[in-house]
Amino acid sequence: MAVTLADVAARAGVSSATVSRVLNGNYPVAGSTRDRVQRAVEDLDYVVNGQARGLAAATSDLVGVLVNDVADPFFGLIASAVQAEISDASAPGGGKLAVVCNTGGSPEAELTYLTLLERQRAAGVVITGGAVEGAEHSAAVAARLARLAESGTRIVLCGRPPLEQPATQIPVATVAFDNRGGARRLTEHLLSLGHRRIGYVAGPADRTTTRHRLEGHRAALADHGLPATGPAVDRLTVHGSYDRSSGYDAALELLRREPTLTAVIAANDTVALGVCAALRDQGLSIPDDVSVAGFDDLPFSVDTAPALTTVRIPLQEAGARAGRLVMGRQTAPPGGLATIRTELMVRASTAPPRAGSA
Amino acid sequence: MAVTLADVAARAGVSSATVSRVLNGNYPVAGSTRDRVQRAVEDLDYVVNGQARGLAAATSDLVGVLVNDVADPFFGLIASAVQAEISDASAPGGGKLAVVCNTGGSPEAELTYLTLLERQRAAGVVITGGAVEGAEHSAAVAARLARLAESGTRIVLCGRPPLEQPATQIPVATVAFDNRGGARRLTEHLLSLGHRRIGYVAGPADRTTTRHRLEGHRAALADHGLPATGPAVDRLTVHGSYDRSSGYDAALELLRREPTLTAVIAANDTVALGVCAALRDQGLSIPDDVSVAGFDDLPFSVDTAPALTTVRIPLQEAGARAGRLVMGRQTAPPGGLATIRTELMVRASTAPPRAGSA
DNA sequence: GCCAGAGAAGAAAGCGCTTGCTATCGCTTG
DNA sequence: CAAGCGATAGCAAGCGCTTTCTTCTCTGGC
Repeated sequence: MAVTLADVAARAGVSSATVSRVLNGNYPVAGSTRDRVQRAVEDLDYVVNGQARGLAAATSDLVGVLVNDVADPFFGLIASAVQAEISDASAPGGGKLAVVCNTGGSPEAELTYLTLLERQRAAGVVITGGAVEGAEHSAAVAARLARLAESGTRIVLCGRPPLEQPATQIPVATVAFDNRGGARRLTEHLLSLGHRRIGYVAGPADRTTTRHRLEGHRAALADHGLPATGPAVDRLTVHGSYDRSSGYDAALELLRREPTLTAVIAANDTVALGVCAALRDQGLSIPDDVSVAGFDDLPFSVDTAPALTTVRIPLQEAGARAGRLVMGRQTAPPGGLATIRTELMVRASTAPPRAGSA
Repeated sequence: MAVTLADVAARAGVSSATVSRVLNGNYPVAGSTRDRVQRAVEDLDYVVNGQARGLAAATSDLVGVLVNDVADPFFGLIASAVQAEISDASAPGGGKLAVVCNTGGSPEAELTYLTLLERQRAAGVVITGGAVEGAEHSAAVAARLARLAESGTRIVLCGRPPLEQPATQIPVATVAFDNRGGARRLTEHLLSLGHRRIGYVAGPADRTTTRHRLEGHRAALADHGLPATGPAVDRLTVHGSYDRSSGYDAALELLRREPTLTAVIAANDTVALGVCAALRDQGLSIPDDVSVAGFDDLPFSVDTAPALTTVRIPLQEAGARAGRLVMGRQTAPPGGLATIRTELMVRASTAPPRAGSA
């Protein structure tokens, strides 16, 4: 059987209450006693029982991190930063463990995990990635979050828009990305290069992230006096999931619909990779025949050939901030919303369209 | 205050023992009673307290996953697969939570996390990535693992060599990668293309993975009657960390030492990316001037230009297997060691050396 | 020289759940 | 008809820790 507090107490010749106090350092204990207890702890290789402690003190060492997929560097980077922040034992309340939950973007999985985390009485929850749009789901999530918040779990949204109005009673801090602004600047970049027929490979249709990026794109089009709605622009928009093959397929589809397009914007860098592969397979050269741009600026984007023009989101920074917020180590800005700026990274995959094709 | 078992019991008009039994389904309960209890649970939105349950039943819903860095797709992919496997609620014992711990490759962090996991009485621990070589550290890890194993925590090593002899008493399942064989086949590939001056950018010097890959490489050299030890081959070997910039620097260093080299093997795909960038910056073309090969076959490797020749490790598969093992859903092979084969993926980044340079 | 009070340690009551054991009830058996 | 038994449900003892309330022991002040 494992060594218990009582064992340590017996060996040190004190009561278990005293051992507990030495361990937690939240109550005066005479120096000599403390030393004796500490020696006993070491001799016995004692490790506290986190469950028992949690039960008695109504605390927890767990912080949940909900992501669509840890294998995707986008989420991996955020998760990594959150993890680094909360596990830092030298910081107040530090030494927490990150429970990474892959939701796969499924609303049901999201709810299931929130329940599991509630069950563990998690100290905090960081929810990353765009939300699925839909009143029922939003309400269900809000309800769960309300329960969690009420039981003292700190909640942070990272890269997801804040909760909607009725739910705003819930104390939730949000670290949002400026997807709209980023997309807008990206499209402006292409427009200013002279592109007019720009394909857009969007993400899954029901995601907030997808919508925001698309809105930014269309806002830029409108600014330039181009049609931003209607069949003409719908024709140049294809939805898909956030993976490479989806980008590949979408590029072929766009090419079928509009063989003369001169640029393609992808939902994210991974999708852009697929787009590039498809274009190359069609004998088109990037950026001479078609410019391609991504989103996120994942680490590999600088190493593709040509290097990918994209919109940088400081994921690391955002994750670290979310981590600090969930630890209560930093207070949320007024309104609870911090928007992280995005930055256009112009690289070699975009260039002016061929003279003849404008 | 949160709803407790007693609240549910009161509402259903039964004792809390009965509620517990309904919830766990491990004891006969009359149908009518069960229904009544279930209704009460729903009415009250009851969620069990995992800590209390864990304490009373001496169980846990947590499985630790130690990785060097979740942000690295290599680990992200493994973690993702493990997570998927253990959280599957439909499988026996399923619905566990993955606690992802970033060790950053530091032995101390590794030990710290193992203690934290012991504290939580984790149901299992999956340790991924190569181990740091060194008797003291190995012993310390073995000691911790012994304690964990003794307290019923299932332990699985994934992509890490099995524990050494004295420690083999500890019941540990290992899912190892055939790094040696993979490296050997990769080098053979280059040799058979006609390369003779092959640079090798190795990983951190004290890692088992680094050593095994290097051994495979040198075994292939020896097979072809080339020197496999000594200053000549040491000159063509540079150590670095597992990141892109390290590959970049190493490539420059190799070029300085041996300007006429015709091929470079990198510690992994990420490093290979850096190598490619450095070569390109030096005005060298891949594979015409220099062939480059990586290791791991991460998803992006197929999208670099030229596509990277590399050694595929089925990380997903390995992670899933580790997940099943740690859940006790699959029994370890005799000897506790399963070796995952690696596969040479020949792509466009390797080609015969230029006629003149052989 | 005595009492108040600070300081340190202990006793014990939970925290919310599981589970071995006991109690009850309605039947089947000999 | 009594004993026996299977099927349910409840009692209560923990699981290992925290924390409130007490107790005990010195000091210092007058």
